Amino acid sequence: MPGWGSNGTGSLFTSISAPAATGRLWTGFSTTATHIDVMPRLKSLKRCARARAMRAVRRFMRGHGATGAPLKPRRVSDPVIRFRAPRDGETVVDDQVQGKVSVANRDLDDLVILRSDGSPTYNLAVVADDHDMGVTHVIRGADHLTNAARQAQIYSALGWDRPVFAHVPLIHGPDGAKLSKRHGALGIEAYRAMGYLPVALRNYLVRLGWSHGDDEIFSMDEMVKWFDLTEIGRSPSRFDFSRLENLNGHYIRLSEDEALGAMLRAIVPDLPMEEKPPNADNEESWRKLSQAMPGLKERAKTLVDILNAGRFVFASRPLEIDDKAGKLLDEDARNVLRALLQPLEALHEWNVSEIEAALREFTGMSGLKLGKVAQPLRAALTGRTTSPGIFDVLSVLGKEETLARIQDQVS
RNA sequence: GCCCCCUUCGUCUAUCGGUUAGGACGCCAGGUUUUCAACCUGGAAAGAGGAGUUCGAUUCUCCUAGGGGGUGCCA
Repeated sequence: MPGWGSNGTGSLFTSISAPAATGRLWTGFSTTATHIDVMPRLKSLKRCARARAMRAVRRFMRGHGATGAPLKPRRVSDPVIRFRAPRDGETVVDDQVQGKVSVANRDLDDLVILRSDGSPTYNLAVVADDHDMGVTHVIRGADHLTNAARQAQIYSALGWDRPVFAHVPLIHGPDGAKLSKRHGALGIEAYRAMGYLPVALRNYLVRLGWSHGDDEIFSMDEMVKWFDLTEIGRSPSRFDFSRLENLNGHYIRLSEDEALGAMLRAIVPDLPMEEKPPNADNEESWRKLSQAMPGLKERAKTLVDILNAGRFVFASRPLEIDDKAGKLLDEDARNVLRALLQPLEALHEWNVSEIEAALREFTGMSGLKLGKVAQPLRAALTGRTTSPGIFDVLSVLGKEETLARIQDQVS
C-alpha cells in the first residue's frame, strides 16, 4: 500500500486520491503545495474584510452615541473568509458508490474557507490541492459525503471540473460504533502487534462491503483484477475479529517457516512485556523455534499464538507448570515418566522417527495407550496440556534438555 | 433539531420479480487423532414492520421503526 500514514494535515482516513499522470495513490493533502490562482485573491479579500469590519464597528459605535466609556476601536478581531454558498436549488453529487445524492442548498451554510490566520480550511484545501495535482478520483469514507457536496460547490465557484467521487461505507467496531482515527481507532501498527499478517488483513478488508460471488480467499492479483468501485455495497459493516483470525490462520499455515520466523522476530519489540518470549535474545532458542515451526503454525491463528505456543523452547529449567498440566502429573504419570527415562537415554540417534519408534515400542511393552504416555510427557516438557506433536517436541528440545526436564518432574 | 446514507442467518455476504433464500466465519453434534489445532460429515440460524405496484415480491415505490454519518476558524 503506497502512501500510508500522514503527511502534514492529511491522513489515511481523510482522502485517497489518484493523480492522473502517475496513477500513484496519495493520502490527504499538503497545504504547502499551494494554489497560485486562489490564494492571493483570498488574501486581499481578507484585507478588505478587515477594513470593512472596522468601518462597521465604527458605524455601530457612532450609532450608539458616546455613552460613557472610551469607545474607540483599536482593531477588529481577525476576520475569516467564508464561501458564499448558493441559497436556492440543490447540489447533486453523482457518486460511484452512493449513486446520485442531492442536498438542498439551504442546508449547506457559508463555510469558512480561510481562517483568521490566513490558512485554508480542509474543504478549500482539498479542492485546490486535488485540482493542482490533477486528481481524477476522490475515494474516501462515507463520513465525507456531505463534504463532497460542499466541495462540489467550491469546484463550481472556481469553474473547475469535479473529480469522480466515491464514498465507501464505514467500518464499525464490533459494537457497531464508528471506527475512526479519532474514536477508538486502531492504527495499522496495532494489528501488526496483535500478530496479524498483511495478506490476511487485506483479504479480510476487501470482503467488507464487496464480494465476488462466493469467493472468500483472494490473491493480490485477483483483488486487483476483480475489485471495482461499482460493486461496492452501501451499507456499513462491523469489524469481526473471529473472521480475521480465521483468515490469518489460513495464511499462517500457507507461509514459509523462514518468513514466519522473520516476522516473529520483527514484532517482538512491539509486544507487551508478558507476551515477549523469555530470553528473547537467545539465538539457540530461535533456532529451535524455527525447527518447531511446522507444528506451531498448524495450530496458530496469530503470530502471537505461535510465540505463546512456542514458549517452551525459550523457557529455562525448572519449567513453570500450569494448573492443568500440574493436575495431569499425578503419581501414575510420574511412574510412566520414570520408566521412560531409560529407553530414551538409550537412543543414539535423536530424531523424530527414532523417538517415535522408541515411544511406540514402550507403549507396546507396557500396554499403555499412546495418550497415556504423550500427555505426561507434554506436561513435563512444555508445562502445558497442549503443544505440537509430542515426537516433534522431544526432537526440538534435544536429548539432554528432554531428559533433564523429565528428571525435574520425577525426582 | 435539521440534512444525508443504510437495513437478508449473531457477523461478512450471494440473489440482476418466480430459488427448498446459497456460501463463509462463528456456534452445536459426529468422524479422524498422542493433546490442541487443521481436516471431513451433518445441524441450528435471515429477508425490521406496514402499505402499495404485480399473476407473483427479499428484489420496485412509499411510510414507520431502528442503526450510522454529517451539522467547527478538525481533517
